[in-house]
Amino acid sequence: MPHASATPVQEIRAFNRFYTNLIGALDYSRQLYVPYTLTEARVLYELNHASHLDAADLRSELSLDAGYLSRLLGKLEKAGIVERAPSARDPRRQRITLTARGRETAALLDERSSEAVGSLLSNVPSALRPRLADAMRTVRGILSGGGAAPRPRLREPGPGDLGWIVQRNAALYAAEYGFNIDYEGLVARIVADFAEDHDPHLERTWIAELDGRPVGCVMCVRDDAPGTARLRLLLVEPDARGMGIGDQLVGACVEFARDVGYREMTLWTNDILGAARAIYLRHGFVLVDEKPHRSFGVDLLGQDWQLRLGDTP
Amino acid sequence: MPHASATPVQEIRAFNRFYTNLIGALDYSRQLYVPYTLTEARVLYELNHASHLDAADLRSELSLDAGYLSRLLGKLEKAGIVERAPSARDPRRQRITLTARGRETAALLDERSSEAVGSLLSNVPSALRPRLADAMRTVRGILSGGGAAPRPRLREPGPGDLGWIVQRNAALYAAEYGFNIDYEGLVARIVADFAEDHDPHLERTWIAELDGRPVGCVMCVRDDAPGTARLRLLLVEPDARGMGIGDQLVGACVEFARDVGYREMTLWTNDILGAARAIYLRHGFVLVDEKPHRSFGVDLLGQDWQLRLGDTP
DNA sequence: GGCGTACCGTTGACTCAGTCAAGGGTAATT
DNA sequence: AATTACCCTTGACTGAGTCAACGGTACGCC
Repeated sequence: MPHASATPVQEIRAFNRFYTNLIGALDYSRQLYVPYTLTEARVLYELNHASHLDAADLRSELSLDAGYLSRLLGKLEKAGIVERAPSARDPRRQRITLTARGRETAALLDERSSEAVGSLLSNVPSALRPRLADAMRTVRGILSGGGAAPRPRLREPGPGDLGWIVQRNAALYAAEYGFNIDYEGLVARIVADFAEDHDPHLERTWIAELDGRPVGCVMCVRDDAPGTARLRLLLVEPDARGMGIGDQLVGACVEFARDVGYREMTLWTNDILGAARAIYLRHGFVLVDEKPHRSFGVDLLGQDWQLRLGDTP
Repeated sequence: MPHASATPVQEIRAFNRFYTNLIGALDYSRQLYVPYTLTEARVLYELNHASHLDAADLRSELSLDAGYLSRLLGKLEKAGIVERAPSARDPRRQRITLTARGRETAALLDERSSEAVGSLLSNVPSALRPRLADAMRTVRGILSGGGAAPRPRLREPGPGDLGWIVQRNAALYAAEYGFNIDYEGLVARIVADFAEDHDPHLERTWIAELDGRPVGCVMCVRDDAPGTARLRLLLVEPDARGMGIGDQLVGACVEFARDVGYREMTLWTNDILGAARAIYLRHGFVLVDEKPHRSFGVDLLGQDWQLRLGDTP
């Protein structure tokens, strides 16, 4: 039912409406919290997953009114679910602990909630469940501000990653520069050559991964000229740029080439790829040749770059 | 911050907690609805996006208490925001219409809400916004039960789709049957050949699309034998199986081959691909040869299938 | 035609989650 | 020592939402 064309704002608002309805239905239809209230359940959840907190923590965490929380805790205490004691460090504060009975009820509520979600999930074909969980993780990750800038890491390609290289190269350069299907063919050919026959000691591909998602790649293969390595297919996803991933990839590539004994590294690129040029420069490549050509349906200025590997051992 | 390892149920619950907090903060911090209530705002929204509804519709749509809604509408009527009139078709029902003034206030609330979402979004790097919207659409689409089973449609590949074919073939067959990188190379080679040089009148590729996402593919190319077409790379995503997409793809392929004058169609597959075999059988292919081989790191039983295209004109 | 059932909206009575403001106590800052 | 700021509590209140009873009309069935 959701339409494909919408601005992010519209999409988010539609999602909000949808989700308020859903949560309402989920909470209400089954009596999820009886004999407690939603807020009490939230408090119990927090307590159960942090063993002991100060009342002030609860207040700020769940953004509750101080008076409301005070009364609420009083009620829970009378029911034998929590215990209140002045904090050791600051007598103004109050340390809240779940009693054994409190942990029981928290577990009960937990289970009920899991059940409700489970029955919601039972209407979802099991093949779609991983996609659902994945999408939710994405939303949460993005909206909670990515939390502490995850580090990208490099790894060797797994099944499908070479295909990913083809897909992203083709899609991005088509979108950004209007490259046609010839480019996709070229990349597929390079990747096929690599997959079918490469010397793992002298040729290698790296995938840059961020949050478990591939966001970049580079390949190092033998060049026709003896003692020379060729860097190919450097790519970083637009939404992962500016994090030094390109540098990391080229760095790994150059280091590898030097380690395994290449004396020189070469690469071919086009002048329109400005960000890439900056990276090559930073790693010591020098422009040795430049000539115009028409490829992939557009007019381009091709460039050959070189890096001597012996110089800085 | 979200962890990668969690069951769908855990993931959904975490998401629910997260999103209730978020919505709470969003609604409350800015005074989104004053001088109306959340429920009134929801009612106004519904009315504004459907021009006129019966009260009963509102009740079921937003799952409101009848008495509550009645009073609520009374208040809105007194404020000159809605008009109530008995429905023409059924005097029991009540038709609710927004007045001009009502449309104004609805627009105002709308704008405020958009603003709030916009300011939320301003904390999200713009490169991530499309991904966010996308993930939300996915969640909504999956949870709302796909609403009226969207029809898959076939189209020609766009930029990146050939790469997608490589990626999914490699990833799926690696996961399901343990195929190694040789298979990815083979697919990349096939795709490269197609991209670099194919006769659009005699060779074609189809992508099956569902909800704007590619979920399947097939390719028709010329075979070495004269007058013969070869079907290759048939694939349907696991979560889109059982919807007849494979049939649709093979059907398109066969029809195309027949239309452009091939007299025969052939294909090579392996016996472990049971679902595919059923599809080929349904389209009239017959098994003409079978021989064991070792490829892609596993022992397989290869099969040649054929279909005469002249028979059923 | 008439009866029972079911849905429509209205109204009264109520509950109870959540808010606001005032106040007493201690910590931190000066 | 005084000011400020935070902690919790308590009283008083609001108002969103619920429940039950009721009069009215449609619809199915004999």
